[in-house]
Amino acid sequence: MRISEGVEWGLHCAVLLAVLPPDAALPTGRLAEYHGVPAAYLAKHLQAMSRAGLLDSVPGPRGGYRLARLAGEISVLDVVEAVDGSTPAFRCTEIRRRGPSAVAAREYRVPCSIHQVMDRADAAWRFELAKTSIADLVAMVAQNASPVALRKGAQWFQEIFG
Amino acid sequence: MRISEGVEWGLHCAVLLAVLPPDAALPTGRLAEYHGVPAAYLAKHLQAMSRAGLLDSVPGPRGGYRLARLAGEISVLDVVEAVDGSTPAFRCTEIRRRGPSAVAAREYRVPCSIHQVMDRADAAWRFELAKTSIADLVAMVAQNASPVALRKGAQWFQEIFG
DNA sequence: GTCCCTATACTCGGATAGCAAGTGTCCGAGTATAGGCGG
DNA sequence: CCGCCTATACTCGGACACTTGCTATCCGAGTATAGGGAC
Repeated sequence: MRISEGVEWGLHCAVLLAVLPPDAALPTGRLAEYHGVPAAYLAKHLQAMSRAGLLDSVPGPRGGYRLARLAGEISVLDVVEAVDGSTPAFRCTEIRRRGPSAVAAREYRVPCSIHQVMDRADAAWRFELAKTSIADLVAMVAQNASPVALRKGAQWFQEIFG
Repeated sequence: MRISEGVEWGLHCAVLLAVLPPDAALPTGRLAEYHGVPAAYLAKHLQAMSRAGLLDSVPGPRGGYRLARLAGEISVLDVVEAVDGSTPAFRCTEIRRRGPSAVAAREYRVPCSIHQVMDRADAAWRFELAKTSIADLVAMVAQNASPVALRKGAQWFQEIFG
């Protein structure tokens, strides 16, 4: 099992967009430059987040992406599902219905026991991710990150927006 | 994100092996026949479970696999990690250390905030899976499954072990 | 000086190759069994 | 009749192709801007 690398990028971008000046936008190239990742590929994930309604896209010069909602109204789970898809990690293929112990379809009223357990774990995972918002992440970064790094980030913003 | 299909097979096999007569073993071919899956590929996953110490393999005629521990002492998580690997689903590539806001390595004392959140969710997922044992699954199946299917399963056993 | 128009340059968006990992399969090494042989 | 030996057949174990999906990249459609010209 493995989570797409784009999820990490999407979350970092969301955090950066959350501290943007109001009504400002940041294009793909800038976001890629800040995070040191290939712009062409990052674009793919930003488009996915835009399609999911997490980001608003602004075309033309001075355009780019910005958060579509308040940072407190976007959960980590939202980003994960936008980039990585929302299909559950475990998919029951109903193998209990095959082989010598198979019976008529109407006999299978309750879901497969294994399916139930996996779904419960999946729900716990999603619940944890839904608890944290992008605003929470911003607060965590502000508290945990090195002051030097924060100042360098602020300086980078200054150079762009003047 | 996606869990290997072999995990489902491994869990179903573990449940079947849990209701085996003591000191009996079931070969790959029989397990594949019962679940209606290709034997050659199932073998791969059974080997992984054997390597992980969950199954004991018995070579030669009348050989096969059997549980290496009591069914109550094997968790669903054990099987998942044996088949699918135990590396966390999310892997932080430390992109915060790249780009214009990068600072000296010693400045990064605490883990990346995003990494923390993802790890917390991963732990919740693993915790849920660790709570349930193969014995629990057996109990769930015994209670939920159709009586007809259970009888057909018992009959299948009868034909093999006489 | 002000307004309008046009050309420009920059943005997103989707369609297109490359690669790693999961999926599926095969054959060889090793062993308990069953049958035959000798005592 | 009993014990031993040998050949057999069945098992696991790891090495070898194939397919799906993630990774990476490019070029085209659309738009706000900036500059120039007319009034």
